[in-house]
Amino acid sequence: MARTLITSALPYINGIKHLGNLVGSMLPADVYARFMRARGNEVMFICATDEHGTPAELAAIAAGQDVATYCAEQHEIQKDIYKRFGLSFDHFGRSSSQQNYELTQHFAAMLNANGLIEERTIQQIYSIDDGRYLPDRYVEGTCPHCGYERARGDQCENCTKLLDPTDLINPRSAVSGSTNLEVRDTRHLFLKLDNPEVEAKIQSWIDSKEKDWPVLVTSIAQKWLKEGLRDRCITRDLAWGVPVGRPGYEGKVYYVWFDAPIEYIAATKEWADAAPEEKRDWKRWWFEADDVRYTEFMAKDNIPFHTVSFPATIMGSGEAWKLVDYIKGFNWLTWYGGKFSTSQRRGIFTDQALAEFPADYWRYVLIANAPETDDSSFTLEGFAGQVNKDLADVLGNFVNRTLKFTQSKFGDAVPAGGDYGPAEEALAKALDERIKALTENLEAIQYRKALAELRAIWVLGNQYLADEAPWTALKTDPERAAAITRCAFSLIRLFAILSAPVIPTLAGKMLAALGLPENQPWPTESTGDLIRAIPAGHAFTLPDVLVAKIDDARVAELTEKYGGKA
RNA sequence: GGUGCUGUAGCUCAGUUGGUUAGAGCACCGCACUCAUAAUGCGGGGGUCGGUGGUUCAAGUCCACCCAGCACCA
Repeated sequence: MARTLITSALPYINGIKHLGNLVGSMLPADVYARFMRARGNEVMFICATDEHGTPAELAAIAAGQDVATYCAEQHEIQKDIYKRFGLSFDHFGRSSSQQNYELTQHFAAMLNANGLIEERTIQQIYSIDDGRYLPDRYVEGTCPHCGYERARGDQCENCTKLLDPTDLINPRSAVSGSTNLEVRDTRHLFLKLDNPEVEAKIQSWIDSKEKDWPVLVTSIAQKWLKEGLRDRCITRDLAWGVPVGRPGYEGKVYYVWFDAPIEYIAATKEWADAAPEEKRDWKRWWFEADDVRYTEFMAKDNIPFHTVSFPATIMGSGEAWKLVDYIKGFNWLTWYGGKFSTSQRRGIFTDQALAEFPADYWRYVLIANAPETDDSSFTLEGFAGQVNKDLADVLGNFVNRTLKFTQSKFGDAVPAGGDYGPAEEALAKALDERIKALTENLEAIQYRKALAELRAIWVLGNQYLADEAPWTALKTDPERAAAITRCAFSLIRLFAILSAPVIPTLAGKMLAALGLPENQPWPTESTGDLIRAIPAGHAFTLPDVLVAKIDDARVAELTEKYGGKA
């Protein structure tokens, strides 16, 4: 039994995420985790909230809370939403955990011991009234190039010129508006990436992945390498974070981008510590774990950190920590071709989505249109169309017609009598090919293709019923009608198993109608046996409508509510 | 300004290392069926593959330039 380690990029603590964040890492990671578990692999699926950094501190201030309380609350809110989306994390941790403090400090100590950390003095803007240092983007002022009065310290969004905070005319704090600012010298730690040895290591590692990782991932990594790595400042003048803990660094913490990926490991330790009586071994997933296959899921903005910075940390430790084996990167999901925008009320957030429709509707449509090769457009019309056609008409109605027909003609149990013939043989053969393709696409994490196969498999069920027409056979050959019905029941079970990674709740309902438990193993036996899985006499119940359709009026209402096109 | 990605039927997208009449789903039209959430099945119409110019016996598929959109970087 192979061991599979899966991590999803960590959602930032600051606010509820929208559908684009969900489909960019957590949801596809979940589909993969569920698939791998069904195949009998031992799976460790890890995610967490990314809690450190200035945005969290400022959001806490805006909410009138201290940052620790704010983060604790927001963590619970996000955790609950993901649970309701059916995300099957083995552990959903927090980057502010004690475990992460310890591991982050451990990695920093190892990097330091290996000569990869350097102290430097840099200049930072300090806001006397706010009592804090201000990162570049939190200093505002007038742009020296275009005169725009609300230019940020890192860039003027009016003329797009890049700036230094010291370039701004009449600089002020974006936090309080205070103009009582001064430039101070402050000491910081830098991770030495601009170093031939480190670069060569990363380069050859990326080169070795060139042929099997997605182009999106390797091209971004290669671009960074080509431009030459730069030393990165890994500490900040903030109170909220992992303390640097060396003399002269009181009140300083590690930069959020240094500690966040380490939380993948730390969250696994959190998982172990959560159940001491079970004596869980977190380290076997991460240390000297050559038999583990580790896959990371993330959107494209996270790729540089996972292909360069974090691997440099791992490699630089000189210890046998696990490096990623495969990175699945995603492009952006767009809202009618544009950006999701909170301020302009365009797009749907994860909590709103769940208030409107069951999680599986979103899971299906999002995965079927996952932005794998390019940015992908989400529209309410497309969403409703796919739910209605694929989930309601093709899958839901197949289950419904089979169960209703059987109940009205044969009663509450699967009928006996009759035999399978050429039609079932042909069906089994067609299923064989489709299941093989589906399995291969899921293994390769090619979701658009996988879902096209899944849908084609559902269609085979309807084709079979239309061709064999048990309602007609019933009049002349009731035994044959019984055999066709039995086969259809086995198809319901099979469809549920094959669909479960994507739509676990619907799959569970289908299995429940047949009195079967959830979490059935992925099929390995021949399809000939699969279509005989439900024997005569097997009891069943008729569930409510599996998938309710979304009518045009509802689409119009949602368009109004969430800001569709125009 | 630099770099990268993208531009294929009304819509959303597939198109292996260049090779028979360019594919799928939706939408549309027609037919069949009636077990079913008017659901399903079958068939059909529809594209000079962003533009121009090259390489080649042969290009959506390689090269150059141009146009458009998006992203990242300086």
